Amino acid sequence: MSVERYNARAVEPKWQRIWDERNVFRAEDDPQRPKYYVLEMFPYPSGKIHIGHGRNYVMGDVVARYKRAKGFNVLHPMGWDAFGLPAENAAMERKVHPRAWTYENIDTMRSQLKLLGLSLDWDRELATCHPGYYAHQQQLFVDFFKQGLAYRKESDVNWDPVDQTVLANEQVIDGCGWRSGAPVEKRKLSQWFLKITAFSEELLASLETLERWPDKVRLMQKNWIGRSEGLTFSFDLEDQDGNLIDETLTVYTTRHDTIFGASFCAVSPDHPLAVRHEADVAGLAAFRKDFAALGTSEEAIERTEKRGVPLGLYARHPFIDGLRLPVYAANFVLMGYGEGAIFGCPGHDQRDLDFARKYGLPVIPVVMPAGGDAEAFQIADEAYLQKEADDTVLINSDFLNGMSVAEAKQAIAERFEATDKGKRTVNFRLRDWGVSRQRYWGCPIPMIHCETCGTVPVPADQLPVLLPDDANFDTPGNPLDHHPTWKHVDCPQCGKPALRETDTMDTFVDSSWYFARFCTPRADTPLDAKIANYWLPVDQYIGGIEHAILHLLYARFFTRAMQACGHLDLAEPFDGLFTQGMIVHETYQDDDGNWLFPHEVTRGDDGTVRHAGTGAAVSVGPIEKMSKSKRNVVSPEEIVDTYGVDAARWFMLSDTPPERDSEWTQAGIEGAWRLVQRIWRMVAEVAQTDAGARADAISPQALAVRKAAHKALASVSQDIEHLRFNRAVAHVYELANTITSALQAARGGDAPADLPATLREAVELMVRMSAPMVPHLAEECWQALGHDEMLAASPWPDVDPAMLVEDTIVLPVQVNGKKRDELTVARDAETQEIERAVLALEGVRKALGGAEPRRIIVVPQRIVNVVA
RNA sequence: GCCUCCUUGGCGGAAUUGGUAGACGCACCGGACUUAAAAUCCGGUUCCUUCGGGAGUGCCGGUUCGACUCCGGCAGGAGGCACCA
Repeated sequence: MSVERYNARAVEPKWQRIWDERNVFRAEDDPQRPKYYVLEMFPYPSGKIHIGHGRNYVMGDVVARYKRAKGFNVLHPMGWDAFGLPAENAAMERKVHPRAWTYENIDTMRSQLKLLGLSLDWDRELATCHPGYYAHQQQLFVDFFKQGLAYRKESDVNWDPVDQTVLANEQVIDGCGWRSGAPVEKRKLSQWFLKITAFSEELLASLETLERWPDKVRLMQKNWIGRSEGLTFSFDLEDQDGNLIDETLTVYTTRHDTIFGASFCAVSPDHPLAVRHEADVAGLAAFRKDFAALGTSEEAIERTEKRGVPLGLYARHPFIDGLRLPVYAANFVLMGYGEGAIFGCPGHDQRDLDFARKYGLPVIPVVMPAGGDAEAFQIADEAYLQKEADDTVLINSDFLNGMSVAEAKQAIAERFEATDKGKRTVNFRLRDWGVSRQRYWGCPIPMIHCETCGTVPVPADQLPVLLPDDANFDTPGNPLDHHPTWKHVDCPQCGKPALRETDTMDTFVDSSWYFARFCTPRADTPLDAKIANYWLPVDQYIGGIEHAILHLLYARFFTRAMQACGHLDLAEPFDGLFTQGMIVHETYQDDDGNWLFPHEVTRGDDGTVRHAGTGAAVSVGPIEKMSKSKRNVVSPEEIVDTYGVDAARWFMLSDTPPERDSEWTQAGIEGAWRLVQRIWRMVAEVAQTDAGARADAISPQALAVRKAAHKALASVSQDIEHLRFNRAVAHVYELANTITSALQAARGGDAPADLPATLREAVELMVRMSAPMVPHLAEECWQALGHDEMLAASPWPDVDPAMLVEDTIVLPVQVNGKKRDELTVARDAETQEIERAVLALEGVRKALGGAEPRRIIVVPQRIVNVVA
């Protein structure tokens, strides 16, 4: 029997057209139906996609198609994270307008995505750079401003003195601007902030409720928020001569138990005390200038030696009469955390120890391991950091002596609180979110600065604040600021000439609420609470681990902020989160070091890799994330042309667990293509065979096939529910293998009469359970099997639970933990019966060698272990 | 430096969460079909072995009738955070 090959090139566009025409993937806002919202992190339209970009969309698509079949009203939309710096760079380099560049990319990428056969509701498509989107973002910003969740303050920025622009931390390389190469300066600038810290406690606490998030992501967010419990208290200050002065020094500490080990105090160079005394302390001005030049990059901070300048002030120790602690301005104290001031306890903090050694300050140990000798306990080069209650004891600490660290903290806190000189406080590492960007291609911040009225939001009826088309990208700096007219407006309150805010928003703002906008993408308010409350939260969100902290935290914040403004009633936007791995590929370089595309090389039978055109030797480099720069990319067009998109989808889902990186290989895509052909052949064979009537009295062979089909269906369903696509794929293969063998038997002639009908049933189940993964193939097969309805709009088949249980089972039998035999028994066999039968087994008798068993452990339906 | 995770055949990986280690796929080897090749189908493939067996999930130890799975230590790798007081 010969079967025509499955022709993906013809079949796939056909079904895509049919799905499209019948609007099967359009999501209706129908609060009566149970909903399921599947979302993949929307792409930045950078140009073209490669096949590596497809993985998370395919995963989401499998879930969407499965949930649709399970009867859910599925929302599965797509959009574009379309503002951002690359568009502006393109404008500068190629003289194209950022808008033109962006929309052209969107068009390209949309048609590429459509090749993948995704079950998307394209009617809800949105782009964040479209005024229909960012108008509402501006409205949200104004709402936040009115709620006190958006505010302006001075803050440090990385300033590129050549390009006259603010740089993001990632744009600072070795302390220099990435474009200009000029040393970056730390500068104070008025910037807009969103008050994420208003929700620090909530954002931390409700991480616990996000049970369908990876632990790893929750932990990363927890560390990022960085809650710590400590004590804030004030020192009285005296001058050189011991006179009390009219200033106090407030510090924050988590180690108040070590107060008796304090030997100095330190403030940030930016601390008001240091600023105030800049003029009258020798060397302080120069020290502060050095500090400002340091930049904000991590390496700069890490490499820097701990240094300080004494301010000529002394803090009075709160519990030791007459003890004066010198106060320094020190470069390792951050103004942005706690009070910007600390007391230094060199015995129990490494930075303090380094500092004390450098400046010859006393090092007094006040905590030591429990049971140690207090006299002999010394601190050398390493501070003693242990603070677990059971292992430690306080020494050299007056009324704290003998206490554990926890007890001492308690005692100190109570003393301070009794006299109102200090109180227990909670601090967070999390800072407010600076959203100001001095760029053109972003959402304009809808604010107006008026000399009389101050900062005034743009009234709702004047939104959106549109970007001007005629910006100039040739001069450095912010094009909006340079624009001759754009920023000049009348104050909406007093009508006098005023200035528009020329900052645009961080693009992370755009992506902080798009998932909510998808519920009502054309509404004339940012959200429609009723509909948003129906669709949200997103039931399954899928994206890269690189967004584990910022994007996901900002979106969580935004949802709370939108809730506070009455736009929806929801605190957590993403019920389930999945972080998928990347697609990686070998890299190739020729002798001159030029990167080669995979399609430019061929691999010989001996494994050597050569240039496909010239035959020159090619060196194979490491397997890396697909990227344009290393050219290790495969285009979706070439794969779809050669193998069809179902083969590509199947391959992306096979083998590697979805959260891990997966290597794209020629052999892999060919293997997937073979499976597609194999299913098609099976379907063709079954479709051509007269199945005959379905027999009720089913033969053992047919029963085995039916059981295999239902077991596979049960497994595949569970695997898709849990996003274990690699296992779902394996279970389909397993069933395919069973069917292949049975087909062979059926061809033999002496097969039971009910086998063909059962085989047809099994093949149909196989097709249906594969449909979410290889949807075009499944539709074509389903039609070939004589069905009229579309699988894309058909319910998921039911598992027959009776097919999942076996009447007799095979128990492995161990002797002393080693498998020696097997026992076939009824599923519900009595333990005693099993024990007796086991001892009669030859493998067991041999292994025992005549010895008496001491014990027999029977784990029902699992295993038997005979202990001799 | 701190925190987290990972380590199973030639390769990707599976193992019902303490119960037959290696499902399924790739690659490779053999066979069938073919004049031949491709395609397809069938069989084999953890290692050692004196063919009886023995060893085996990074390494060392522990708990258990039984450990890839739990506990302690070590090694290697990946990721996150990083003067956060």
